[in-house]
Amino acid sequence: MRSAMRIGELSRRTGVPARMLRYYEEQDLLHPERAANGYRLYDAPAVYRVQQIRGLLDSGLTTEIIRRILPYLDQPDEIHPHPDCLTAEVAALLREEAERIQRRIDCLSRNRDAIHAYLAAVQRAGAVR
Amino acid sequence: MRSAMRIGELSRRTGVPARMLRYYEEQDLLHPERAANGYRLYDAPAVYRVQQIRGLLDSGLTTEIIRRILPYLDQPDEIHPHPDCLTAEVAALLREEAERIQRRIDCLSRNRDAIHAYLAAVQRAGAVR
DNA sequence: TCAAACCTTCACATCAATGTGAAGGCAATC
DNA sequence: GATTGCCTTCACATTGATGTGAAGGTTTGA
Repeated sequence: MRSAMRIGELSRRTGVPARMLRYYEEQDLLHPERAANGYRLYDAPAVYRVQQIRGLLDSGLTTEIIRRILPYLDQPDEIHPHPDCLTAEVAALLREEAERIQRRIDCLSRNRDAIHAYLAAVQRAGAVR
Repeated sequence: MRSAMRIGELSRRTGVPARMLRYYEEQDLLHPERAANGYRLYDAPAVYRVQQIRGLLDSGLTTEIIRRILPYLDQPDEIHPHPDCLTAEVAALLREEAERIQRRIDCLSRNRDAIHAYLAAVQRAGAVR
């Protein structure tokens, strides 16, 4: 097994304070191995996973929601964890969460557009100096 | 002047607790008139404005950022508040914020897609019961 | 005129995410 | 083998967004 890193390196690679990586673990978002001496050991995909978590947190999702949907977000659309154990309730929950996310996207898109429209209008007026 | 409402009605119309409407005012996001007796008086567009604020807060923006960009998000692309007073710094700030918003959108879109892909895969497998 | 429903300010509590520091063990290097 | 840097846990502080309640004035309608 190669490419295991400790918390410091993961922190450097992701820009996320080690303190937060421990917090995410406490929140059940990360599950690093442990070395014989108790040090946390992360595998390479953890980098991606942390970025994922950061992005979702920054986008206003709570750790609780992230914990719920994270298991279903693992890249490889191939290997799901037993899709047969997916109850109708979980499916409904995922659909609901996808909708909530969509609402956020719509809201942010509208505002991005408004900002761009404003900037364009100003520029057209040649008013920026 | 017609259609001024007090905080209770605005709260009912938006679903936002009165407590929060006062908080948004404290944060300089709302600026209601005051009646002779000190009651807050909101005009009709306040409903839209509050929804705007809620959406942005839910999407992970802070009141501080919202305060900064809100003035430039007022619907009518016509009547900007003196676009000539827009300094290059403010324009840069807006562009930056639009970019941050775009990053959030990208992140959320990816995850929405992942959820949908998962649901589709599960459904294809006929695994939901 | 009284009650109920509304409003005001002030203050303290909570919750999630994050910062920070102490006290101590482990690892590599000189 | 001592210094330096990284790691551990524990614990308390802070910040932003909220909840909640007290104490008191206002509006409305029976």
